[in-house]
Amino acid sequence: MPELPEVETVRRGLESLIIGKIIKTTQHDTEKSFPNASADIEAFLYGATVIAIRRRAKVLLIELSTQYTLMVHLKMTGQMVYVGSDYRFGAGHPNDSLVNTLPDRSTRVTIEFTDGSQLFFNDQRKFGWMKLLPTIEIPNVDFMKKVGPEPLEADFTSQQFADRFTRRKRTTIKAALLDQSVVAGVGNIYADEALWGAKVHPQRLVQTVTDQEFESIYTDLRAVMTLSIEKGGSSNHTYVNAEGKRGSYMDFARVFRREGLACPRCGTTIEKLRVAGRGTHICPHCQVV
DNA sequence: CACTTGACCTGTCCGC
DNA sequence: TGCGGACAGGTCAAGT
Repeated sequence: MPELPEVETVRRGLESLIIGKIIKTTQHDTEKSFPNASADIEAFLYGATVIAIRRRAKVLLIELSTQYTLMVHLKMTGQMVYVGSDYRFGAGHPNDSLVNTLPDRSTRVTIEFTDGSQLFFNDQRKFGWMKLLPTIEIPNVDFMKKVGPEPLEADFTSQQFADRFTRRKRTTIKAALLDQSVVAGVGNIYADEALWGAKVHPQRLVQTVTDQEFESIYTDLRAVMTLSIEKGGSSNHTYVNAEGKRGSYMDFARVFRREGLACPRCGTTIEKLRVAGRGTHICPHCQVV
């Protein structure tokens, strides 16, 4: 699921919903979803107040008053869904069809606040995880050390963007875009969307991409991600925001999951292929190898 | 090192 | 209707 715009949408939702709340208890079903939860929970999670919600790449950081942080990766099918204290156990979620009852069989972690409201970490495929770490240790996590710059930062330039790709010269531009150490937060949806916008075929080798084309990819990537955040992200399958609501970016997608439909720029039928092991969508007229 | 592939999981959809 | 296989928004460990 969740690429930068979706995680950012969840972040904003949580920011308005749980800042200042105090964690009373948590439950988790599998060790995998909340590894090493053990001892630190009692001391640093229960009784902690939520003081900030941050995001780095596709990672959510729920910062607590105890100098600990809950680090969350939603991977493909993760959800962070909040319900208020008036939520009746087992009732349908008030907002959306993608969330039925809470908790459900995909619920991995339940966080209950002292006011009776609850936050559910759901993850159908169990790829995602939540970890409790000292806040000061977050920058030392392997992923955080290697992850590239945030593409939507105001001071991130087109030139800096292009320079990040020098480490991946001999691979395809799509594989390089998906590499989190190049640029943070890009996933399958926005890689395809940005490459269509820039008229660059995803199988083009990085070393053949021109400065002008890098600038186009940079511009379009920032544009589609910004638009997607405005639209609350993309809901293909399981993604919902912190209120259980879907995002509507898919209504605005130009190529992603639009195979068989007309290219909005030239009318040619959009095709689907595999690049970098991922389903990839292109306009065969606008994007040539 | 750079690069590719398979593994991690569950659910759904498609063709036989 | 049932069943097998491919596939799904991400990342990591192993392999070349």
